[in-house]
Amino acid sequence: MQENPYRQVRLEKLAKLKAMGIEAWPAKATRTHGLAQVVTEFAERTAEQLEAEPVPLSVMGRIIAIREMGKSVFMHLSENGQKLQAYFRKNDLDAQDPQAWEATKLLDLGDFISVTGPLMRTKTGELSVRVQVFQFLSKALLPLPEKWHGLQDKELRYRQRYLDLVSNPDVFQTLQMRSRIVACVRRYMEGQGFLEVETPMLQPIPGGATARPFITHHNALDLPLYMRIAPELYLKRLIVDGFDKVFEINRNFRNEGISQRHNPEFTMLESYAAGDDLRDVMHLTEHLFEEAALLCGGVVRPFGEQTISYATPFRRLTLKDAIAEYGGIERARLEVPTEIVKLAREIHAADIDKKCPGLLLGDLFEHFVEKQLIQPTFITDYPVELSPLTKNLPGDPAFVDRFELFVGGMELANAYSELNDSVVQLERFQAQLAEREAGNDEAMQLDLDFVNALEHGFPPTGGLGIGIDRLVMLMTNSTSIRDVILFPLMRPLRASESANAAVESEAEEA
RNA sequence: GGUUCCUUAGCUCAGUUGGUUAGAGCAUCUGACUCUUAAUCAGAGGGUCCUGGGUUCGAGUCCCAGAGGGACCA
Repeated sequence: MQENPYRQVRLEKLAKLKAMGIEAWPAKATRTHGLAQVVTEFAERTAEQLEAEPVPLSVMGRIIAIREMGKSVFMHLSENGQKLQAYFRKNDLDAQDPQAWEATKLLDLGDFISVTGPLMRTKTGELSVRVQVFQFLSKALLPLPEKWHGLQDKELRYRQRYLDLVSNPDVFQTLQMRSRIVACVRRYMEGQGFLEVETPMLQPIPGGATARPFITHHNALDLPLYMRIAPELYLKRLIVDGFDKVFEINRNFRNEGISQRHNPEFTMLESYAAGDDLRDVMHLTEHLFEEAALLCGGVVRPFGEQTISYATPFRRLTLKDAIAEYGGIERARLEVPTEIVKLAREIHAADIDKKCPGLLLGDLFEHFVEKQLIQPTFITDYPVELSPLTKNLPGDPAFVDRFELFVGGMELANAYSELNDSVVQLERFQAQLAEREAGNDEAMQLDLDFVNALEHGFPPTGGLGIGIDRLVMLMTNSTSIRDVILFPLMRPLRASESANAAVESEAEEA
């Protein structure tokens, strides 16, 4: 590490602490209360009440502000996004320990300490701990980012999230809210009678979605394995097994580009309910969104420049109707394959000659509609070519009983009346296989064991997938997925690569 | 993948048409101050101007290449 003057100064302070016999990194903190607990529990207590009925306590926190006033010092301690003031007075400290006042000079921004003493209110009314004794918990050797502007550089914020979270309270709030939303979703699903399960992330055949997987390898079995792109085929096997309602909230991995809406690993909720069809899943989905919005403060939420209402029911629109409406296209043209090709040429869709009309409808939808669906909208009636795992619409072999939910111009959810006819499923897989051979490496692979499972009987089932990261983006008004992921993927810096290489070569020598 | 913008002190940012020794605030250090709130006051130190080439008497600034990142588009 490069020698940094801040670090030098703090190492010298550390040496002084040692000389005074003070442990800079003790094993356990003295504390009776959490900092946030103190802030809320004693919020109403007046200065007089605190004087008449003293509340002695110990709290720990990181020092985020120091204001020195000669023989007294004010500091703000922070924990869990909350802050509390500590008031150090030379006389108070001297009464307990003659060297304590000297030790306060060795405190720096960023240090963790615990303070012990009675609660008080300052003359401006701020709740504070009047410190009698304090304990070093961790001496910070490096300085915190700027106290007023925080850490602004997006690259540094994502690379060094610990600094981002320390110096930007809104980031802390957002990421804390993410955890609350996930907990809320979990509660909601359990309340609807779903059982949470965990299915393999390492899969010999990556299935359940059209996407490129990450490839890995199991040494002992000498077996190529894939990080899952979806849990779908395993969760459906559970329905065959006799579970009636299951869900999973966990990571999927897709080997694709990174954007404001895409991270290579992302969190999905998937659920399957035996006996249900797409109408039931819509109902489940819109109420889940409403529930999450209520948790975050109300059914009407801001998102960027927009205001989005999650009041149920959400709008329902077929794929073709949506293209006609938002593209200003005569509805009848979408029933004629040659007209669809003509429209696809107008928007310069890729590989038109290789695509069937169903796939081109998908292109038209992306071009004309997707970005404009700001208010929650269920798009239904998808072409079968886009949906190999979905049941056909009654009497229509070309379209399937599927919806995708769009909010804020993004795809948020995807749901099917699941295909439970094993014969048709095998045909669909074979069609995908042909696509693969034609060079589409995102087309699905054949999972014969899955087909075999279906052949043992698979009841009608409503299946759902919700992108949790995007849900959190909407609920916390974050326009980049990276703002709702604690540690988004970043390309490693060259310097750190060579540092790692050095460490590895040392390890090899040893 | 395409277009475009950004990278200057630990952090947040200035930096004129290419011109002497690259500035400010916060932070740090020294001193003053026993109820402060971005505390205040006085002083000091701190730079691989992202990297590598080039143009020029002279480059943080102009040109080329590269790295990382942001935004928009696909």
